[in-house]
Amino acid sequence: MRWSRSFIPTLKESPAEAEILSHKLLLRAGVVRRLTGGLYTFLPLGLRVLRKIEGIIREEISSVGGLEVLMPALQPSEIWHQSGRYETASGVLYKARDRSNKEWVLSPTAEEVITTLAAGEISSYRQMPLNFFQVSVKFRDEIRPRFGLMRAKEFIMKDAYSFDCSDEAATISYRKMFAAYQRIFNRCGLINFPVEADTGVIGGSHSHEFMVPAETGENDVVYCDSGQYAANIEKATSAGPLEPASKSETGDAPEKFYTPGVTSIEGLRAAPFNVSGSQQIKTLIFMVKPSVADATKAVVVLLRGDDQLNEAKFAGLVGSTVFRPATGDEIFSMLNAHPGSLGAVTSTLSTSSLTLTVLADEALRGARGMTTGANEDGFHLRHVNMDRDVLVTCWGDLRTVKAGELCVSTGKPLKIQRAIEVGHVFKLGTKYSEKFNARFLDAEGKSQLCVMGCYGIGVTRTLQAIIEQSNDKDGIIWPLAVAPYAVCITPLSVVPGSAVMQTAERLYTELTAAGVEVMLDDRDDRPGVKFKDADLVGFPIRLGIGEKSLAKGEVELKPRGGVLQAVKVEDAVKQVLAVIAAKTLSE
RNA sequence: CGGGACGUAGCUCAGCCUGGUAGAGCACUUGGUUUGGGACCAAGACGUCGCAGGUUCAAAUCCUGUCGUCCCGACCA
Repeated sequence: MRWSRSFIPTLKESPAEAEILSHKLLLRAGVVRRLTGGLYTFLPLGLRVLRKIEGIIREEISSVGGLEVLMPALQPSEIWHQSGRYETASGVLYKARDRSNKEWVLSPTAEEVITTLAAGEISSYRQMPLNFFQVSVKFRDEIRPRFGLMRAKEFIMKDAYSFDCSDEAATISYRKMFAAYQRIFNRCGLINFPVEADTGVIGGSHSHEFMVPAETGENDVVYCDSGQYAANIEKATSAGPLEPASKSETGDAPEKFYTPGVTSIEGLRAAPFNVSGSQQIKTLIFMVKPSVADATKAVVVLLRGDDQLNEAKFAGLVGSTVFRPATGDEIFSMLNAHPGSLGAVTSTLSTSSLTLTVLADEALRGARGMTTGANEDGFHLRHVNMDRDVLVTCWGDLRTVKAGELCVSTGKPLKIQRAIEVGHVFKLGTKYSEKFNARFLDAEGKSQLCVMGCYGIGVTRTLQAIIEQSNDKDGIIWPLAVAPYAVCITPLSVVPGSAVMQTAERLYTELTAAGVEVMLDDRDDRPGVKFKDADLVGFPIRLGIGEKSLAKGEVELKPRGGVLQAVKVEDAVKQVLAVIAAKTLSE
């Protein structure tokens, strides 16, 4: 490709719409342009990179038996009602009506469609294992699209679905996909690692997310340096708080004391009270809708004062993602006190509030000598013993792990790292097979449910994650495997027929013939402009051709981010191929 | 959905407080000089100042509403 014939609108300055580096580089390097918030046009360079990533995905998923299909993005809302996700996923669903007022859904993912297909087509255990995948546009009504392609309303996703005749077989499918994912992200040149992920209300047995460490990521990952443990913070557990629960036993009954205006953990920690966070019980009230049919009910959550609620764990424990903090009015009508003065000590509860569901975090188990709200504004209680004074409906892990806490398996301190989620593998079980009656006859002639897995990769997000991880002050540094072109030939003068241009043309022809993708910068611009653009766009290799070096029979070979090296003209193709071979190995 | 900021040329922004003929840099067009890391000179083209009301002799500027964008939070199979 000749630069003058392509369309690469580079920018010197970053548009104001971009906040993070990778987003700025996407725009400055002419990879994408925004149509509106969360919607982007891929320009020629961007599309080439996208196709490279898709190609890697296709190869690796196919190599573990994946069969590519293409499903409709426009889906009848009935199947979403059938799966129950019309309700549970309604927040992210784009819905539309046609001329006869029938409702449609723009697909954020395709479990409903693929399971409908499987229910109709799979009838025997002999047909499995089966693994279907597609690479297609997905839609999500994001509350707040941001960071360019990272969180968009419309994006490209590879989604795959496996069907097996037993749980054991499904685990094998899962492991194959897990391994394929590792190869995919490694080939994309990404530093990445799998972490245990929250299975949420689906409650599947296995789920891993593939994470790319980056400060601009939207996930927190908890990990142990030993490499033996890594989990999304929504799922992560530890050996517990570093400071153990207070067990100081005075034998005293709970005692009310005056705390005017104190409505926070901090307030009690300060003088004159001096109650440490670990000696306090934090009381939160949530309004939970357990399922579509059920009424909303209040749930009390108890945590240690120095802990934060982990909402994903809470959702798992109550079995619903439909919940919200109770309002001040709702709380007052239940407990006769306002947030900041709440507690679950039985003696402070009215008859009606005694029936409230109380969930308590394990870190509070056996805690004594605690302080909590008295359900009376301006008062707290001290000498509270959990086992004696609080009626707990259910104990569970509800706290968010903090950096420095000890790893359950190794005993070493855990660390926390921000990361971008680029892939997710999920053992689904029979959730969808049940809803869509996807059954088969086993070897004994018995009807069984297909055991499913689902597997996603955010292709467009992966593209941006690569930029986020691979750049310098001059621009993008594309890993060879995904680069729009491997080589950029930069003749310093473009006078037709000149030795410089003739050499450039010859090398272009020879490299292309050797199977190398080449961009020839034939623009009549000053060298500085062309160097800056080549660096910004991020071609892995630049071949500079100028009069001075050509007089010595040389051209300049410069790997992006590497050292410039003079090579003989006649060796140039061979040298470029050698650099490509070396890069292919090291990436 | 709550809080905050911002909408002026393709891009980055000034002008607004204190109302009075629409600005700069970059990019673009033409000519010339340049030519090894985002050149220089000259000439030129490019705007319903987000939109709609209102106040006023007069609104980019003041007021109200509205739409959009960005940030923080909430939310997020």
